[in-house]
Amino acid sequence: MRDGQATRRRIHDAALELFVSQGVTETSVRDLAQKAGIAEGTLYRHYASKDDLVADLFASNYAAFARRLTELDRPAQPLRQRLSAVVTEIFDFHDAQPTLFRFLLLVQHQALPRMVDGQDNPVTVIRQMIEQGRARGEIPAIDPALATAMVLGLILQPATALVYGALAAPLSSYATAIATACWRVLSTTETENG
Amino acid sequence: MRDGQATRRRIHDAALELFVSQGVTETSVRDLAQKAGIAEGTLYRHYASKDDLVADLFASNYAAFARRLTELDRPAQPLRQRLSAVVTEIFDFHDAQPTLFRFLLLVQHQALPRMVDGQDNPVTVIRQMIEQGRARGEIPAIDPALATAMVLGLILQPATALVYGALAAPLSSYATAIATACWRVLSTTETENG
Amino acid sequence: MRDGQATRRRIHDAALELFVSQGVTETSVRDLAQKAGIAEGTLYRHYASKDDLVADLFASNYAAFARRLTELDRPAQPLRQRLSAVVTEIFDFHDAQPTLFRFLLLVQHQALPRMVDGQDNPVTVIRQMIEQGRARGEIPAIDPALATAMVLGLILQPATALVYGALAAPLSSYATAIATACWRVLSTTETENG
Amino acid sequence: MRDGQATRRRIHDAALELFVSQGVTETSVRDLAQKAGIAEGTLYRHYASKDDLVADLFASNYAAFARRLTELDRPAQPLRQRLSAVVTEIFDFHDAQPTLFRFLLLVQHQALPRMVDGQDNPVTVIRQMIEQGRARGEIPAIDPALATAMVLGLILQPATALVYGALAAPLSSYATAIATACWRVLSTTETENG
DNA sequence: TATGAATGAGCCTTCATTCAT
DNA sequence: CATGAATGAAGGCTCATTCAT
Repeated sequence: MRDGQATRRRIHDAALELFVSQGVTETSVRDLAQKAGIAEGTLYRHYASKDDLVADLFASNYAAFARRLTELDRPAQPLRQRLSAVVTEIFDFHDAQPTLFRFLLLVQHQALPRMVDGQDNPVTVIRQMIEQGRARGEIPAIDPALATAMVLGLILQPATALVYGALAAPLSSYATAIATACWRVLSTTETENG
Repeated sequence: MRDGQATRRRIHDAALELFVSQGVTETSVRDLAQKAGIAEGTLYRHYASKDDLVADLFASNYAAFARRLTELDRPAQPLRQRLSAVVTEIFDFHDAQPTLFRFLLLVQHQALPRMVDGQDNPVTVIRQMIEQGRARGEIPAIDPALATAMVLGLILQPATALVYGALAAPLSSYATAIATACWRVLSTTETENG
Repeated sequence: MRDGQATRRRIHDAALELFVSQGVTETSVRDLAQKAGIAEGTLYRHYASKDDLVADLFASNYAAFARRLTELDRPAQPLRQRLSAVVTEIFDFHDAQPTLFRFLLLVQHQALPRMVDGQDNPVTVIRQMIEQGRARGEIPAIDPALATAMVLGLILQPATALVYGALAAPLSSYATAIATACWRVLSTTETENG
Repeated sequence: MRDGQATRRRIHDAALELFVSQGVTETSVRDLAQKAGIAEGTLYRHYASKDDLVADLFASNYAAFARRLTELDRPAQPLRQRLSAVVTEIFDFHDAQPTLFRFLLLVQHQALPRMVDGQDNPVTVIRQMIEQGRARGEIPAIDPALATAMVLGLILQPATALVYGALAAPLSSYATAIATACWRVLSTTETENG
């Protein structure tokens, strides 16, 4: 008998790897078992179903990541610093666990609607940060949803570019440039460019 | 007996709709046939396989879109205007054919590697635009790959936000704001913010 | 392409045969397909599931049999004749389609609760016959439920005995003896034997 | 560490309960272990296999019951009394251990063929009783196999009716009525009813 | 060209059984 | 003796694809 915890970790790792590289639906339980070095039936002693494996993988890691983001945030600081810290944290997370990062990105659209709409959501963290900055007058009036989307785009698209080889690793080497870009986008009203 | 061309169009439309709403793998040929109002076998009269349908759907539309982007671009104009035109064109395309737009976004990562790395690529169009602007001294020194990724993020993430209801349609109403943001990001070096 | 109706009949026949000889759960879809000379997937073009096959097999034949029993019954006749006719009909049915007969016997306990409690039920037919005979004073006072159970036992147990080789076929050769036994049981009160 | 004998009894009881309520094939070893409050592997410490459990459950109880029936029988008595005693014994057994009774009924068709065709068989006991009565001239000429089947039907069908709620418990309250019915069926030739 | 029944490989899952602890 | 994680064969079912009509 192998250590149960170790088996679970093997499944965890194999699943992230395969889900990211082939897609969730495209990865069969056979694939998973083979990669994890276990029998097919063994998976079901650790997860109720393949769907459950996906959901669990997402829920536990997504929430944990959001929590880290929240805990690290210092609301007392100026928005610019807070943005920098968030970008750095996200990029460090990416560089430390790129496969996990991509998995969360990959399944968030399918998995997110099923989760309770709680606080532990990275997107919400960013949006609230922006709204607070606006309330404090640190940035001019702006649609908070649009602002959030733009900041998110500035953060996530480089991560995607890295996957496809357009950008060189590590992602954290772009943190300063991107934090600056975020700040530029938020701190300037469009009208002043007319 | 239906007009062959019409049948093909029915398949085309049904496929986009289903692929976008359920995913490609998650959509069966049976689903496709039902939605298109044809028999399962009929699909194979028009496409060699389901994969071929996906590839054809992507290749024809992606290339056509890239071509429109290229043709519309006026290299003689200043970068800022060219960027605005591109953003407007992309957003207009999105608003005119949102399902097609989302399909291209959805499958580009799977389908792109299989295509010949030709010119007809929207991403390449944007990158070359940026490189030309840099060569002409319109913007400060910047990693063109990073710049491309950031501009892409500013354009695509709002489109995604709209899908999930975070942003109100039409996307084109955000064109000015986003074009401005792109320009801000490109026209400012990070060093000047130290 | 084989005639669809013929395929359905092949499945029907193979299913009865295997279900009766091995049991329903013990018969796999693979077994069914092999015996019917079709592919596994083909079964699902004719029945939604294995369960559906069982339910359909039961429902259609059980109701049809009950209807024949009902139609053949002549309420104007004396109970003794009616009983004889029922026994004869049941035994003729058994001899004509022994496998179907045994299948109905086999699954009735699982399948019956799921059916609407309508009129088309052989057991109900017999019970009502007995209750009418009692109401007309043809037989002495008796618990109708007990009487029905006893008559049923006299009819079905010989059928079972035949399956196990204890009794020689055809079952119809015992019709007179058993009809007589039914009548004896019904027409005599227990008190008169004290 | 539990007392081995007690564990065996727990398995025994859980198995009867589940086999009767869900069927043998439909009951998994996991179900068994859960209901018995033991680990799955523990079952194999007491029985070689699930099949062995079923066989053992049947063989020991079936033989024991047949033995009680045999021992209780008084061949010197008239058939009518002997029949009454058998019916009473069977019904008392049913009322005392209804689950066991139903289990024996349930699996007898599958289990019986595998047993050595010995003496310890309730059906054989009844048949020999009838054959002896006939040999002594207590009842008119009759096919002993048919007679056995009819008596069996009169006994078992009411038991079945009770399971499905058609008859009220206890079964022993019907013993006299059914013993009388058995006697009526055996003691009357069909010809006398012409 | 269009049809849809037929195919059989492959999917996810459950099962009886084994064995290291 | 008891445990329960691990096994892998087998189960029911779905799928993309073929082909006779």
